[in-house]
Amino acid sequence: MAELLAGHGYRITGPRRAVIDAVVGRARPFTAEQIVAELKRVAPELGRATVYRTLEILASVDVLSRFLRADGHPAYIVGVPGHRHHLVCSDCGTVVAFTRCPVDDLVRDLSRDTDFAIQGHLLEVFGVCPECRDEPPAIAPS
Amino acid sequence: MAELLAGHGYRITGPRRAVIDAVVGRARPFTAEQIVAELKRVAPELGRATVYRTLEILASVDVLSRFLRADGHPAYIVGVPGHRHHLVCSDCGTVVAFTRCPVDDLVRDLSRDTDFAIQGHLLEVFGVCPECRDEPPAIAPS
DNA sequence: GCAACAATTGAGACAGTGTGTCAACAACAC
DNA sequence: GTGTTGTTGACACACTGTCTCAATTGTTGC
Repeated sequence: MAELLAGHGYRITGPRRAVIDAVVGRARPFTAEQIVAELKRVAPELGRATVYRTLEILASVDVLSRFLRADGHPAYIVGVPGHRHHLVCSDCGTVVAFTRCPVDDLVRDLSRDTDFAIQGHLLEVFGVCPECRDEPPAIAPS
Repeated sequence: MAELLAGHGYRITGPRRAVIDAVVGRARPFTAEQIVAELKRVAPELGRATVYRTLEILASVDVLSRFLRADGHPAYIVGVPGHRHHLVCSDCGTVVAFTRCPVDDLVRDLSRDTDFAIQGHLLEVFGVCPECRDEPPAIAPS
């Protein structure tokens, strides 16, 4: 991952390694602030801005991808570069990426009907994953 | 619009009227902060929290609908209740709502393939409207 | 019209998620 | 080892809200 940064002309620094270490191997999505909090424990001198900047860089080189959670807050997940969308579990945060994009046809039609020059779109699907669905809720419904 | 509020058991108050006045008749989307700024001029005593609360109430009774702009920030637009999506001009902010939702098929397939219990989705399309496209940019490209 | 009640308000503190600045530092090329 | 320049950490600031709480106001019943 570090080499990938170097390949893009970014320097390999201690703080960046720390962020990469904190991020690599995560299957679940995470927010920038989660990484900040975690690194505060192992490397208290590491600044908040550095974490934000590094995550941004990692996303820009497609090591991470950024997406919106159900509450509208941004989060990151390792991998899944390219044109993908996400199916996000509202309960545990598990993300399933999918490449099938049903918007293409729609975009063509919208473009024709409205004469807009379509630039992009945002599609996120929210639901509850099988694990969370099977688990009984912490507080039993009355 | 005020009667609609009353119909839902909300009181018709001065501040709420002011917010409704500021909002009604707008064809373009607006952010809560825009309304706050505008009302600051005509009714400086009106609080920020009140504007946020009132917009939220108006959205809850389907007088407004809330959506995300291209930059991820929330905005409101008058009307368009129900299941709609938005095509947003990244330049002037014009919104075109559309009801056609290509996600239904996808949701069914995703649900089958991933075993998620799909709850909802977020779809916004971004582009440049014909007016903005025809206008020469303020700073000529070099 | 008036009083009582409860909803609503305004002010301001606080939170989450970033961005911008700037002097000090450190990675890298030589 | 040195010089250059990208990077860092600290911190201020911005935006978009949410929350609290005493004061105010709309509404209802008389």
